[in-house]
Amino acid sequence: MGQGTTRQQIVDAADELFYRQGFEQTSFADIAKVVNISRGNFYHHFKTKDDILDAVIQARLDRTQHMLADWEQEGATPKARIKCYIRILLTNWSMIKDYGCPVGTLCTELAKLNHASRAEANKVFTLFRVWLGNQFKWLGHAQDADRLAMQVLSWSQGVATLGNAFDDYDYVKQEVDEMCDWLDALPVGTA
Amino acid sequence: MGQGTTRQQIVDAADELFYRQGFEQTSFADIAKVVNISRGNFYHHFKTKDDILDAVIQARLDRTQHMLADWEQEGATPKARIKCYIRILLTNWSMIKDYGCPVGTLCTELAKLNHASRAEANKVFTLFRVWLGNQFKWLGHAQDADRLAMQVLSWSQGVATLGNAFDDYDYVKQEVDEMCDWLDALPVGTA
DNA sequence: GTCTATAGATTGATAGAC
DNA sequence: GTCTATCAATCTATAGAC
Repeated sequence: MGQGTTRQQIVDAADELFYRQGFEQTSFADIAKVVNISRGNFYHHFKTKDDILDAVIQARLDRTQHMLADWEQEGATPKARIKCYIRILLTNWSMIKDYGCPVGTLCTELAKLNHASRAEANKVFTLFRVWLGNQFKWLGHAQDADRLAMQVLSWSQGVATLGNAFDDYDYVKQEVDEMCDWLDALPVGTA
Repeated sequence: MGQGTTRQQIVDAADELFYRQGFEQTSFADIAKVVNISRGNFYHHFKTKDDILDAVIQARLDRTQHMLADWEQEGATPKARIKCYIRILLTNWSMIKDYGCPVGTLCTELAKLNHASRAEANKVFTLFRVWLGNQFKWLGHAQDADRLAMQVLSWSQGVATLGNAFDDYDYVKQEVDEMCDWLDALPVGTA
């Protein structure tokens, strides 16, 4: 039941539960049940629940950076790499349909709570934004790079939200195809 | 402090608090403080907290229908009416920047909770979807009406989510302009 | 229709034994 | 490093006086 140090198991369990149930809705009892420790044992590893949240956000930042680095290797061209991002809507569909986008939903929840870690959670968005922007720069869209990055980000956010609400895989598939078509049609400049 | 019957005051206060804090994060004590009644008095008007949620959703459905009917009068052409929808991103920006889109964020929260009223909350999305679809039909896009409606819906959802996360009014304004340009460029068929 | 009082459960967090 | 026991606060909900 779980691997790594107890601390790591707590972070892993919290990571998934915060995604599936939301941060506030996840109690120490919920996490303790997964990790199979007592509630009191938490406080040897973390001072407060907010500290667990910070550790979860850090884990997500690290994981995202590794994923972006992988895509950097995986895709031969900037367009191929951007499609790696677009495709996560399909790759993670089984989770998205029930729990939405893990990045967007946490940012939204922390915004409503006006939580101190809101800015830290937003950094996951920034990682994608900067990475996508770099791809568009390499495509020769130095001027519009950030605008195009935000366009891809918001497109996928909107599709995730509506795909989740209407539980409609066909719609998501269709939008992913349309995003890829839009990307293919995007002119490739010369710096 | 507030108007209408006590029941109506409860619904109004809950409506706003559910939006600003989320449904689960809002307690009877929070609502009672706004309406200025005791916690015990709630149960004369509602059996459970879920019943308050249902009343709030109904109120939002009613309000949305009235707003759509107003836009029907306000806009001379289908394109002008669709722009009424697009513009709410700017009209409600002061709220969206802090609390996100009231429709999308409730649907997302209820999805995570797997709440019984999830389908009912989604109907607000459906109201916009059908109304937008009708506008596109009247524009001569009978074949693509629903797809175009979903495109406008998801576009605005994405912009609301990212505008909220990055707290960036200029970005939202720019996207609204771009949505209007896209709409203006859309060919007007002849049924 | 509104109140006080309270039940019963759960929450985040602490203290101290082992 | 993990446990049990416990605290104080809060939660939804109920009972019953006025």
